[in-house]
Amino acid sequence: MQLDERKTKILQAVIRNYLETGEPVGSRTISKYTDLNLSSATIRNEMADLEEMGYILQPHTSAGRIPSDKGYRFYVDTMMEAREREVVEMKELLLERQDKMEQMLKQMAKVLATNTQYATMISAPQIHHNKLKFIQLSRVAQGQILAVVVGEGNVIKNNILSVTQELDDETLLKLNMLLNTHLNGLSMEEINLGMIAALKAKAGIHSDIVGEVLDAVAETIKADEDLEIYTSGTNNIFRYPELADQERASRLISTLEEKQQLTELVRETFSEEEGSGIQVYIGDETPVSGMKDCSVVTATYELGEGVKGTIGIIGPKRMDYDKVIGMVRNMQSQLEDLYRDDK
Amino acid sequence: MQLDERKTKILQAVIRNYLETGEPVGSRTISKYTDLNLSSATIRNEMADLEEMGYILQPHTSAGRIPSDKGYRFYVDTMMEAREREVVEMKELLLERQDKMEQMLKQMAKVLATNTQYATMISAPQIHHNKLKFIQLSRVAQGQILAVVVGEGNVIKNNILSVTQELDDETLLKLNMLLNTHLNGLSMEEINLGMIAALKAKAGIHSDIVGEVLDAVAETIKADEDLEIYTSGTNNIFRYPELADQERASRLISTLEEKQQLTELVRETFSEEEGSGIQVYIGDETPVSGMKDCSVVTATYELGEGVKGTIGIIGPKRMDYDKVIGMVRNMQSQLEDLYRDDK
DNA sequence: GTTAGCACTCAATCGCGAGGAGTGCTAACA
DNA sequence: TGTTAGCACTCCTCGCGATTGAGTGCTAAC
Repeated sequence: MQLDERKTKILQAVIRNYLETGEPVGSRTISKYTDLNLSSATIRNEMADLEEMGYILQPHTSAGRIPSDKGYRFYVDTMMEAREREVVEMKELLLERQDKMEQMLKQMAKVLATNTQYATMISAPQIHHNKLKFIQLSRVAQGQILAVVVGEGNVIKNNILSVTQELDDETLLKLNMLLNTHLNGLSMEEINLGMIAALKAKAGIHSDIVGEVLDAVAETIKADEDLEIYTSGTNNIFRYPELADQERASRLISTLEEKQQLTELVRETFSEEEGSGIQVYIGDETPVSGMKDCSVVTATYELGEGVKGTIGIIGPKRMDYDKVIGMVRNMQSQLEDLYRDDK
Repeated sequence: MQLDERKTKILQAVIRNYLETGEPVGSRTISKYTDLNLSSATIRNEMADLEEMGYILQPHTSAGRIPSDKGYRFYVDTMMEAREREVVEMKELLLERQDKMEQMLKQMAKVLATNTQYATMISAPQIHHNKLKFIQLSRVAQGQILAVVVGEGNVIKNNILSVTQELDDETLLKLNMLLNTHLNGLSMEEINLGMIAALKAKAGIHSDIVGEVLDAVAETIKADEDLEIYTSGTNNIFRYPELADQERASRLISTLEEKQQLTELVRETFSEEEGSGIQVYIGDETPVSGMKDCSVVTATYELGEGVKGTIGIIGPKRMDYDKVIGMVRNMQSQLEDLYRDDK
């Protein structure tokens, strides 16, 4: 059987209605709700077909129909077109941005959460494939060296390392020059063993310091592996009865708290290469088990090559996909514009 | 009426029993539970007294008694003695500590949460009254200067500032020396207008740069005003039915998510100067409205003068105060020891 | 092909009564 | 005078059956 135009309309009506109310929707409702001018009986026939085709389902025999995952998927696919709205408020909020990327991301998560009424997450740009821009060693105290590493996109990492051997200012200066001239513009992966050996050789008697510094650099980078993720609007899940029962809510909240699990989600979105960078996971499709009962909309934003992060919105399956996709796309371009202006 | 020894024993028995079960406790239970060898009738008389005195209350006429806030308060006060336990696991977890304060604090929050089964929060040390230890300016790109500010306790802050005027290496070096020689060891408050004017004068033609840098320093410090707070174990609240209903849970979770509100809690604990630095807020006593139905145990840890943070545990009123206070005290001394060793 | 009508299904809701935990009070006892 | 056994009473909890009502599938008529 094929989805003719009428079936499509009815399906959309069912889904849209369910999105609004969260209740199973019956044939009578559709009959009045749409402009099809069909009686409830006709709708019933069509709905029986749609159910057979797997787009909708009944929680129990004498209830209305609710969309199945397949139904949601259809809805999302047929609706994945551009949308421009709610730009204003965001622009405004972005104007009072801080230079601190972190603060800004937190604020973005919040804006998204209050606007969508869903839970949101946003990951800080990953430095992983990032290029080194600048390294600076300074002595802050006896035996303590401060190492500052700056990457493409001004991602800054600090590290304090203890050294056994005292360094005078001149040596420190030389080391700084050595490190910068040799490492600048390299990505983390390009700093391999041969490189390290060469550097150590050039450092002469301070080779062990170089070793320590490079370790610190590596550690600095690695510390970023379990990347920063900010969440907001967690409590929004209580707005949706189908997620708010104790068991589900508890699971979801701990999932959102465990950044480890969200990392999984971020990785997944990175791996899926697609035009717009927007992904929609419905129910079981999501890579994170704690979100089986939800839908997740993610977008990848890219600030420079290899420097990218993820925006995610987590809500009930009956989320307002249309709006959410619009918002997420918006946020994505905001972030990218912001970076370009900054540059 | 006075709390004689027998009443005290009965009150403690009631509270302890309620802590375990979460159910109102009746006279019969107490009669068997304690070693007082009194019949349930006698206990009933005593319980009636205790209720009249406000230590316990009945949810409804034919139910057992549960502790009132006053009852909890009494219990906590009579029990506020040292306790040493669960040191082992923490020690172990602390061994694999990172230099990154942030990572460590997050981990601590987690350890506390899994150990206590309550929600936990921990605030990063406040830099507010902190002394400057080191300032470093470096040029990272055309027109971009990286300012790194290190405070007592190795609290590091970065800031990238755009400058209109190009600086050569020598000038930068001079500026660095100037800033460090004049500002080191000063607290944020001590850098006043006169100071700034003097510095600008000495910087000569680069006075505007100095201005920008000091602005950046100020901003850097101010960004820390809404201080970092890490939470963990939020979903633990679902373990306690009296907190797990939708309304309460939602409120609590958003309170825990809104760091702003937790900041309030931190400030409160700072203002209450007390010997051990441990505070117990029961029910309405807490300064954060979202936690009216909970009890909150907080401890202040101090790493250096003016550099202090807060550990907090949020749970039901029937929390195991004994254990929690032990844990918190423990964590407090761990943190302080850790810092001393590090120094 | 569409629709009206009807019998049927089944979750949700309500009312009600039994059960039971716990109390307060009284009277008897040591 | 303090303690205790006994009893009537309260009131929450739980389970059960009846009721309700939304929604369906099917059939027959248009």
